[in-house]
Amino acid sequence: MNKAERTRRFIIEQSAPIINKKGMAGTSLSDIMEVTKLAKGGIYGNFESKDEICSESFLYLTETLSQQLDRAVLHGETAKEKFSNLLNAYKGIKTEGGCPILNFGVEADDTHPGMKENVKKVIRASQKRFFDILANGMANNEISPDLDPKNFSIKVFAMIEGAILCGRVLESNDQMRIVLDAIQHEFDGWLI
Amino acid sequence: MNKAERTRRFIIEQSAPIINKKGMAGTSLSDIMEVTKLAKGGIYGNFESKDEICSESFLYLTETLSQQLDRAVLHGETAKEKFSNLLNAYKGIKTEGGCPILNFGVEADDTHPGMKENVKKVIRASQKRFFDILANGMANNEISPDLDPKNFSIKVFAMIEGAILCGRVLESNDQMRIVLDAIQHEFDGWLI
DNA sequence: GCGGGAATAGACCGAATGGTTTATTTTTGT
DNA sequence: ACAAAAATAAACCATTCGGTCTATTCCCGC
Repeated sequence: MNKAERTRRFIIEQSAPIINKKGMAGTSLSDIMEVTKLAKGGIYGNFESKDEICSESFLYLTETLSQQLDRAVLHGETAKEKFSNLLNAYKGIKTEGGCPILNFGVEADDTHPGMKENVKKVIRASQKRFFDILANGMANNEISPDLDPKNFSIKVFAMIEGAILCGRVLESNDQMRIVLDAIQHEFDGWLI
Repeated sequence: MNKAERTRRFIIEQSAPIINKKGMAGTSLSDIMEVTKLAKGGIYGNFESKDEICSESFLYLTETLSQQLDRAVLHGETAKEKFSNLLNAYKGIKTEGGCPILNFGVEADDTHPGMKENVKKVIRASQKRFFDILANGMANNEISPDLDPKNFSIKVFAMIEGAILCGRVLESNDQMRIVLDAIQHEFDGWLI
């Protein structure tokens, strides 16, 4: 990793959390200059626009998160284990500023078509992570064939994102705990 | 309603949808001037800051929505009817720019403590709307006493908000339909 | 219909915005 | 060790930001 690549990465690592917190429109170049301790030239030598920094930040945040979640899944052997591990991983995650899917998705939906496509992919991938565990578990006769894995994945993902929103606004983890417990309970009901 | 009150209301009615779409930071005074066809003086003669316009817009949007939802509930006689009506109302709602709880909540959580308090109240009220139907239904022996109305309300609300997010980003109503059907089905299972 | 107060347009303000350029310093491959 | 290339700081740019102020216009009670 040469200097250029290292600096780019450094800028993203420093900027991503504040963009995630304050939003794309709410984060100014001077915010980024302050957090990186770099002058404007140092930033624009490595990125061609603030938009590019925002896109890269979103990618960085979601990749980091995906790795954590994927690792949790891999630690499980059976579908039951994988699903529980994934749920626990969601509980454990503490990204500064909350879920980037939520933050960037809400800001992008009406105004940033390119970013919206990025978020779209990450939502699909997140739902697929649940779906794959369920479909696999059904193929292995761990899970009842009566479960609709697609609909269940969608429900679970929606509930988690909604719980993240409520948790952030209400400043409490109670709602997330309640929601994750309910999901776990419903999942257990489908086990054979 | 005198001229001043009418103009204030007019400004809010026109501004609220674009603030809901583009966000508070993303909406500029010139956006508001353009949509109201008013000059800067005309706006600042009626509001003392952009922040005040944002707050009033949020209140206006959520009050409008609340009225729709409350009306749907009132049209039902039994808990079953009320709950179904409420769910259908959520399906029918087509606020320009999506759910203001989601939009303002996500933007406010790290940066606008006052607005966060507003959103907090609206979330609590939204969950209470579900809770009251359920608690009442249980008191009337329409719903099984084994249901936990608080947890169920929280789950339902989280699922709906998550589905709104997914629907907006994925540009499809499928996820909302799936989620609402699942909620309805689960609710039916608790009926006596 | 007229007089007075409220409401509005638009010029104006300083600060901050995203972005460019240039001169200087650091890295890098040899 | 050195020259070329890359990376950086900082001055600079036009534009836009939220907000103020004053002169005019509009509306309403009489």
